[in-house]
Amino acid sequence: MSQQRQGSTPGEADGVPAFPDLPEATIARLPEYLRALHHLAETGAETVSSEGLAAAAGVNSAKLRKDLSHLGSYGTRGVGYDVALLIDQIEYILGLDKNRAVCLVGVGNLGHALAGYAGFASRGFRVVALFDADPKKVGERINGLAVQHIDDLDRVAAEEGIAIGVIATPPGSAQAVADVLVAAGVTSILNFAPGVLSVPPNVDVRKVDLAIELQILSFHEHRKASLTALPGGRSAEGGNQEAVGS
Amino acid sequence: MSQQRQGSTPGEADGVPAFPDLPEATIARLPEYLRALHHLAETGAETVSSEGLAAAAGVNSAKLRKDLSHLGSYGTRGVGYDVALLIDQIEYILGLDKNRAVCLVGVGNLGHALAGYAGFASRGFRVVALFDADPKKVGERINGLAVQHIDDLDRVAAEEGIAIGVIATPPGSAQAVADVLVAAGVTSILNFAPGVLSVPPNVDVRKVDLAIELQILSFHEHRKASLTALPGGRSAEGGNQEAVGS
DNA sequence: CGCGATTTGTGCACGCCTTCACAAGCGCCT
DNA sequence: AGGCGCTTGTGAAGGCGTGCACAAATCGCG
Repeated sequence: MSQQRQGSTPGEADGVPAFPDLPEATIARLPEYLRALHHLAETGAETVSSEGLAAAAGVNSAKLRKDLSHLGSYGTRGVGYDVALLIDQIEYILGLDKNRAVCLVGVGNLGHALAGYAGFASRGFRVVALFDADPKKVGERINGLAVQHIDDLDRVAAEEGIAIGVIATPPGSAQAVADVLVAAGVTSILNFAPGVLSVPPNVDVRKVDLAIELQILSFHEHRKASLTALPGGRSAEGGNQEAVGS
Repeated sequence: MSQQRQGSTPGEADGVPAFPDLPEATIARLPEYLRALHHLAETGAETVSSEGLAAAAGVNSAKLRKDLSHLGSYGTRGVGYDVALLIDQIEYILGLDKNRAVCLVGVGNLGHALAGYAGFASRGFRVVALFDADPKKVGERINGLAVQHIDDLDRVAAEEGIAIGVIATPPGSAQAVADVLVAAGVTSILNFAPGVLSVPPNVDVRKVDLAIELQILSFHEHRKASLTALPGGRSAEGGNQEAVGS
């Protein structure tokens, strides 16, 4: 099974993708593996063991092997995984070979930062359009990109083939923006505004709430303080270093 | 400061905190409940049913009831939950009644935005110090707060009683910053830099990687595209609207 | 050519989380 | 006072994810 090292992009010949039914937990870890692999590739490594890659990604090696086994065996027993091959494989699975177009709505405090965030471009995403509802912001150039009015979103999204939208507006506007995005054909939304978005079932929403992350940390602070106040205060074995993704 | 536990707030009357051993999954949802409750309180509601609150928070009502049952029964059968009481209870559990001091390291693109993010202050966190390693940035005022050099972190953290740190530096500096934070007594870190941080076991780390969120969405885009290409193209039952905390 | 060292891939068991379904409790109305 | 409808709290079942432990596979070396 491992012999079929098809040099071409690890896809399928014809129209049958036979898309692997990956567990969500695995999907959430693939980007982390990918980052670690890129780092390894830069250092010149050609192969990695599951142990090595697991350490670089901050996970258990058994978990890593099981994750990778889900997307087809691309390792060699006794040797490890081919770094370049695995990168191609994961990037294909994640659909990063498409250089996906992303639009961002809401050029406020956070939106500004996101528009200039280098981490997007370096990992296969192009921010191709910025929108805002405030006429005073329309025309402003950020990182070489002009802010457009949200009324133009529908047209621009069609022109550029945008399928992913990022919402960085105040909470009150988020649902309205989501509706506009959905109407424009966007099927994946990354939402930075607090609150729950209501969208059709075929649209995926991921939410990042910065305050929630702090609140979770606050809980652990509270817990640790309670424990150390107690006589039997163990030094907090609780799971630290947990990634945030699902 | 004042890590002393006080049993006066909603907690039990006697001296034993008996800190509820909440499941991680529950903890991650409490902030969302809290936000929904605040919203309800603003609209004047005095009580909520589990059904209503669950809808507002975007979860299953059974899950919400079980979550709330873990922190002691504060509902009334046949009526629902007292909004104000529940807010107090959750804020106590999360330790938000302490108005926790937070410091932020790395005043770049993202750090700038985080320093000005209103959502922190409005939810019980005070950003009391900003740090950067770049001397050119030291002294710059953001939102009325002056950027200090990271060499002063140790002293300032002690003075202000900072237990939570936010890392918004480039990836290459993240580990070094984490070491400084830990040495200064910080026990909770929110890390926005890609990569794995290595910290002592008593320090909690949560990671937010914006690019990873997009990559996960990209996967679902890829999957949806593959499915629609298939004859039996189901209309994506996949879990949408999933919060990122988990 | 065979053997040992090494590493992957996976069967299995365990624990956590989710979800259903329902008994217990509460208030209101008659 | 009693009954009725509504809502919470929870026992139980099922599913998912994790981690262990080991068989299978591969390479290098004598």
